[in-house]
Amino acid sequence: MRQPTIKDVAQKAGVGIGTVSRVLNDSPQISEETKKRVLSAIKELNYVPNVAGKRLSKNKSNVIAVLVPVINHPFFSKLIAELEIAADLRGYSLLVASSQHRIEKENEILRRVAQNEADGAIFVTHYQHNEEEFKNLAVVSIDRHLGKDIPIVTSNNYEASKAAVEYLIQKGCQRIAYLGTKPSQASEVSLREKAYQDVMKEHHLEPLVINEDVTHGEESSVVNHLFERKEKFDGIFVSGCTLASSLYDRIESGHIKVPEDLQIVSYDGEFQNGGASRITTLEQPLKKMAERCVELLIKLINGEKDVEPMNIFDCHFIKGKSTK
Amino acid sequence: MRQPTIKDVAQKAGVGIGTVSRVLNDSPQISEETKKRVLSAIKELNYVPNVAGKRLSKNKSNVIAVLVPVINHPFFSKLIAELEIAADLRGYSLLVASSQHRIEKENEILRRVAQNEADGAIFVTHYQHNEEEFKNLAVVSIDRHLGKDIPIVTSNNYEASKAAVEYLIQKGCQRIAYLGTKPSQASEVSLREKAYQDVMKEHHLEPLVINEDVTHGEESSVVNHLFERKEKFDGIFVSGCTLASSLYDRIESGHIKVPEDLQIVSYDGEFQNGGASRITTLEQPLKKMAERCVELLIKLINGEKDVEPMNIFDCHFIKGKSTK
DNA sequence: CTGAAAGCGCTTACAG
DNA sequence: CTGAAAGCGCTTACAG
Repeated sequence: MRQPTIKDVAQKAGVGIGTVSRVLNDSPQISEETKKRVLSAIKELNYVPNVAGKRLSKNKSNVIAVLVPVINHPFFSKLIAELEIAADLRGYSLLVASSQHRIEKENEILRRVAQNEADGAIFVTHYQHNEEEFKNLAVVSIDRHLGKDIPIVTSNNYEASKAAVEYLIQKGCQRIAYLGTKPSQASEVSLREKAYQDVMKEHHLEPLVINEDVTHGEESSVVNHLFERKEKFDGIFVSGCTLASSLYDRIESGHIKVPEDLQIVSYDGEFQNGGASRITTLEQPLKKMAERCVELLIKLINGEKDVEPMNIFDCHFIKGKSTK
Repeated sequence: MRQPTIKDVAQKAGVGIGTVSRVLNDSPQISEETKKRVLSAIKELNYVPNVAGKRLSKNKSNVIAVLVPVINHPFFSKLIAELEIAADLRGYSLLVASSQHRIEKENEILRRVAQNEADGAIFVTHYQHNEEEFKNLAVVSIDRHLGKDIPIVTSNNYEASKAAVEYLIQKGCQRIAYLGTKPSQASEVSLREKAYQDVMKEHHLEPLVINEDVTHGEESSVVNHLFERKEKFDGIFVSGCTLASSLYDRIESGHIKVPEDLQIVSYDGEFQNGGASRITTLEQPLKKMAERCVELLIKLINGEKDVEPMNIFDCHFIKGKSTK
């Protein structure tokens, strides 16, 4: 037995399908009397409206696509979680896709948006895209500059990083390393190293930078490269939570004492166990950032004009056990 | 300027819309000649087919909905990641929703599936649902018994747990505690405690069980309850990765030595940093499980009959540093 | 307040 | 091999 449609309801209630539609959508001009009849027909038939019809006629899916490099990553999964909550509050569902570091997959997601599978997309990408590809599409980007008309949501990478490195200096560090996974030039994330360099120069300290382009999941190799250098350091500014955990695990199994011999501050700390128990952290306000993403995207979808192109959120400094 | 539709393409190519549709779908009976004309019209107009039309006419969305209690959780996000990959390989997109421990939200997801927003759903739920609600819906469940016609994908909870507890005994533990977040009766996960109880009885050992119903994110309270008991124990069998990390953090900041004074085995270890660096773990083969979920669901969607109702996957035992 | 009808963008027998 | 037409399940002016 096939599912009942709006026609079946109309027939059973003895009204036109337009009337059923109006009841379904809480249209105000409907008499109590007919409304009641329609509702009871709906209940009797166990009718649920089919979204496919609605989407086609309204040319709107109420779906937001989210693209991340990988889903199984503390930062991205937290981001997705917050996006889902924010989207849900505004009546949108979340389509989640991972590029797995393949640009073709990213382009496929774009095509899906163009095909109206989603009304818009939130992008976390490491790749350079042709600006043309975003033509007429509603897209919000996290951290990365994708094109003139694509708003960015990010954190105060430069200021927060600067404060972090200065904090390490203030706590007595003389030899501070920078440990990062190299973002593209066009990413706001690259300001983290810039801030580090600037502070080091200002204090006449020699920089020691390990900033490599690695795939998510391979962070430990970056950590290894730092230690293979055999250089001395008493402080590390780390960019990214997985890199930080990886670093911490490495240290834990060694003979280095934290924070006595080595102090660490990390951009994005540990997301597990409710916060930065171990590592001193610059925490991005992900909930607010996610809400802003959704808010901006919906504005774009609705064709609004006053969409703020640059949205910078301040990190919270959270003292952990990795600094004195 | 509105997006071009199949009509525009047909007109430009001088053919009927049916022909365009056939070209789009690689229908075999199309002459090379017209195919070429249509393709060039498509390119010229920069046409992308609108999925809404296709979905309505085919009554199929090629979307799989995934429901988890929370997204931002190592186990669930890893699961989602694997589901997305498996679904993508088979031409399905993933709609992700979190119940946030609210049964109303779970029911809303069900309604969405009923509305054909998705062709089917993969459920990870802690709640009891009315079997009626799943009537005619394609649903696959992880761990939990949701109804007679709903296949389950799970791991060998009983056997793996039994082996883990016996392992602790073999390694010299005398006083072994069970630490868990209480699942419902209908979940396969409850077999973990059962296995523990059985082994303890067999070895004439006194059980010590802390198995509480907590929200994800609140696992540390369960850990606290164990320590508040002030009882002695030299071994713990933990059920669940967040509980394990929470336990481990607690221990790390104390004076207990692992594995010298206390040995730990955990069902689901750490998902970060590529595996169980710290804790000895029973690891569920999530990739295979996710693939099976998708495979079963697609069978259900296609109305196939030979759908295996119970799918049990063996855990891998991974020795970490938390046992001797 | 309500019904009949056109339309959203596709697919797919049907006929040729 | 291909076109005209009906149909998928909704929404929404339009007319009354």
